[in-house]
Amino acid sequence: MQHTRHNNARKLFSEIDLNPQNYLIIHYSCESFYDIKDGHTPRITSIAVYAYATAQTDSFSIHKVAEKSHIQISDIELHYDELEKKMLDEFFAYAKEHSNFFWIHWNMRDINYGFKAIEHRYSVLGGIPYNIPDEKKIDLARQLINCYGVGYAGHPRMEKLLEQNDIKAKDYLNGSQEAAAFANKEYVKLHMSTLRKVDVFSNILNRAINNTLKVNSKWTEIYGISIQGILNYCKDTWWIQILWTFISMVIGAVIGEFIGKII
DNA sequence: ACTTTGCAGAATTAGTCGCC
DNA sequence: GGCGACTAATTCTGCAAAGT
Repeated sequence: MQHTRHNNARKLFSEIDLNPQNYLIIHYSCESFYDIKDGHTPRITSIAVYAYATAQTDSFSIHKVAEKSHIQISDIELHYDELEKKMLDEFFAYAKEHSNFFWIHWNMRDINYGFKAIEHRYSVLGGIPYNIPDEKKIDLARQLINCYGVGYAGHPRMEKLLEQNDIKAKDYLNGSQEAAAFANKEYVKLHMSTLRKVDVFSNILNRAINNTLKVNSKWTEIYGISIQGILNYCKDTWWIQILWTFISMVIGAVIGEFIGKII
């Protein structure tokens, strides 16, 4: 039922609002999924982790590792395995340290793109990944669907949502642009985009929590067509509350008058 | 008494949609 | 475009009521 999905999502949002220090937002960038000829899984170029409470962002990226190892950006390709491994070493150490946090992500759910893909990449490079338990993962894209219904934004949802809400995301690249940036070895650009995305996710989450996110859904799509849904809608809508208070007063007065006449 | 019709619900198939 | 998860659409199934 839509109203239970909606309620659960709202419950989660207020939980995040109450304990922001328990939540991290993660996103990452990688090589294109389909430009790969030899069948290897897409290389990971950067990962960003944003602490929701403080907005402090930790990031792991191929070019930063290269810089530390005194490797030129133009030579990254030659040392890719080694650099990617080092970056993921850092990331998984970080993940282990933050094992009691909840990880908010955007559609990072399968072997193609997601935690599983990062873990897989790390194993390929000879690492032993730390598995973040599934119950610690929160898919924001899905939670927004639960909260507002499937039609809350056009496709692709993130981009449309930014347009709808007048969020100007500097340095934001969409998927294919990121893929192109990888091909052109523009790792810094990729990293900036990834950093921007976690920032944007936080912004959107914040608006969802405050109920100020602009969405396309009608109230029936948000609350669901059911008695419970309608009741919830009324409960959450200030003017219905005021109207209801007013009507109650009038009814009360009329009944009072009526009883007064009888007695 | 047997066949046809209608229809709801189940089951299967087809289509769509993210993430880069 | 790959992969997996959903959803929408279509077909199938089973059963009761109506028709012959």
